[in-house]
Order: sequence, then structure tokens, then C-alpha cells
Amino acid sequence: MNTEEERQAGLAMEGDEDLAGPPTKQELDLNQFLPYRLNSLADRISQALAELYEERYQLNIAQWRILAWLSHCDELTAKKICAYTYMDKARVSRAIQGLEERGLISRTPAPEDQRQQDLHLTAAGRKLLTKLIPEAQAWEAELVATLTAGEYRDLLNVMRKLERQLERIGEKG
Amino acid sequence: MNTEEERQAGLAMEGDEDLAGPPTKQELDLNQFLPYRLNSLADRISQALAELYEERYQLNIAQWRILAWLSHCDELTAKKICAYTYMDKARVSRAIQGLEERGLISRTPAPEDQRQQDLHLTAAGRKLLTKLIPEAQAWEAELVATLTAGEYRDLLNVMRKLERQLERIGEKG
DNA sequence: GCTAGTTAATTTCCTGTGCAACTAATTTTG
DNA sequence: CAAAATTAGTTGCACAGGAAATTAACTAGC
Repeated sequence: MNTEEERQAGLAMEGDEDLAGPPTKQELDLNQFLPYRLNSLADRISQALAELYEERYQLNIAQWRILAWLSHCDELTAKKICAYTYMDKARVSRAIQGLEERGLISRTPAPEDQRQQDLHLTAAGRKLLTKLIPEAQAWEAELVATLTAGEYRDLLNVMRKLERQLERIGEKG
Repeated sequence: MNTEEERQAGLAMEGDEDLAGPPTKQELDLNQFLPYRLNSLADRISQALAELYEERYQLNIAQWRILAWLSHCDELTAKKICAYTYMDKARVSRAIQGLEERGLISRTPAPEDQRQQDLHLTAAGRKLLTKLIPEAQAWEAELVATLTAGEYRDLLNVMRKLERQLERIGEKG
């Protein structure tokens, strides 16, 4: 009922006029502005997917990311997770806390350095991922269903380029 | 000093082995998982750019988006902004409040419907954008500097596809 | 071996934002 | 035309998350 209007409003304006090239006047078409478009799209994807693990598994995004990394690496510390995911360490700390309380991961002080703690999936955590991961992959598959294999590959490549460039910019500015 | 380690940690693991195709085992490589990669990239871009207008113009993202839309459309209501940007109406409401207090926009009750209010840039708002927009565009230009024209165009096309698919998924699930 | 500095992780404080309840204006229905 | 339903925008509340202070474990310098 309420979706109708918003649906078409989404990208309705800005039909086709001045298709390419950034405007030079003192106006900015956000729909042609990559940072905005990218963020808007990513937010919507992230939020839609978040419902999958929020509603059905009571996991927030940070927790889900940590679980996914653990499924992949099997031994991590909070520090490493911060570095890999670019998440704030406070956020990571709280996510870990929640996961441990629910018995999905275990943490034991690292033998070589008592400050850090080794993180591991528990049996329960592994079991949960056994259900969750295929669902997430199915959801992704549906999302990219309209892309050709080439488009998908190119997309990842371009994203990698942007990531690298982002670091280059960060070094200077 | 501190960047060194994190820099290379970013995508260091997962070098080249099993380059393509999603894994079928019970593990998930987040670096191959589009929703994660996209969100991570978009977040970093957004946050980096946010500093541009936070530090130098005291604008948060919501405010900046509204200004940009106003530079483009010149007459809007909060409702429309919500529809265009997918932002929550409370967020939009507060952003508008801040912009008005700073004299960057004006709002007048719409003659045909007293509930809604027409939003306009003030002279001050327009002046601020005169400085800000070129900076934002320059920043974007630097970000995409390593992309070819074709890659840039394809990227936007693929994003449009994803947006449309996202709506299709949303209708069902 | 003790002091100063560093580092991993936690905690505190505070801001921004989503949700839901609300207000006020408008439209619809009977 | 009055009552009910809808709609634009605001506000209260709770919570997530970032910055900075804090704690605890380690390292370096003397």
C-alpha cells in the first residue's frame, strides 16, 4: 500500500537528461555521485540481509561478521578482527562478549601473551553457521541473480581497485 | 606508525587460492561475499568523505545529502527526501532542523497542504555548497581515478541492477 | 629489577538514529 | 457535516557504536 509511491520515487527523477559526465554547475546530482550511490545501495543490502540473522538468529552485523571470519580462520584475536573488518574495537569487544555469553564462541587467554585472547567457534557456534551460511549464500545468489558471471567478476575487481585507491588517498589526506 | 600493520592486514589473507566461485563447505569467506564487501567498502568511503564535511563544514551525512538534493531539485519536502534517500523520517526531520537553525535552508508551510513544508536553500546555503560541492567532486574524482571510463559506467550499471533486484527481493520476502 | 612506555581489550561517556507514539492537518466515509 | 482514517512531520525512548579514558599485560631502557 505504502510502497507504491516510494518505489517509483526512488530513482524516478533524473530520467535521462545529461546522462554522463559530472555536472559542472553548482549542483550535485547525488544519483551520479558514487560515494552516495554506493553507500545507499550497500546500506539497503546490509539492512535487508541483517534481518536474516537478526530476526532468526539474534545476531547483529558485527557478531555475524566475527562468526564468519571464525568459520574461515578458526583462530583469531579481537585485534585481528578489527584489522580485517575495519570495525571499531569497542564494537568488536561487545560483539565478542555477546557471542561468548550465548556460547557460540570461546575465548581463552593466549599463552604467549595474556592480554590477547584466542577466539574459537564452539560446537554450538559451528552448528549455527551450518544453518546460517547456506541461507546467506542463497540470499546473495538471489541478489546477484541478474548479473552475468562477467559482471559479477568485474564488480569485485572494480571494488578491489576502489579499496586500493581509498588507501592511497588515506595515506596522503 | 600504526597504519603499517593494519594496511596489509586488510586483504592480506586469502591471497590467491580459490579465486572464483563461492565455497560450498561450511565456511564463508567474507572477502568473496558481496554484501559484506560492498558494505565494508561503502562504509569506508562514506566515512572518509564524511570527514570532509564534518570537520570543515560541521555537516553530518544526512544534512549533506539534503543539501545536495536541494541543490538539485530546489523545492522539496521532508517526505520526498525520505523517499529519495531511504533515510528515516526522524533522521530527516532532525537534519532539517539543524540546517534551518544554521540558516542554510528555509522552510515554509506548503500553501496547498499545511502539514508539509517546502524546503529551499538560503543564500548562505547556496554559498556553502559553492565551496563544498567542488571539493566533494574532486574527492570522488580522485577515488575513481584508477577506473577507466568503461569501468565507471559499468559499475553504475551493475549497481542499478542490484538496486532493482533488491526491490524485487523485498517484495517477496 | 624497576620505571616508563606500549599494546590488547574493556568500559565510560556521548552522539546519532531507528522505532513507535504522538500532534496537527487533510481526506474519506457514512 | 461529523467521525474515522490517513498523512507529514515531530518527539520520546532505547540502543548501537565511536572517541577517549581505563585496566591489565607486556617490552625497553637504565
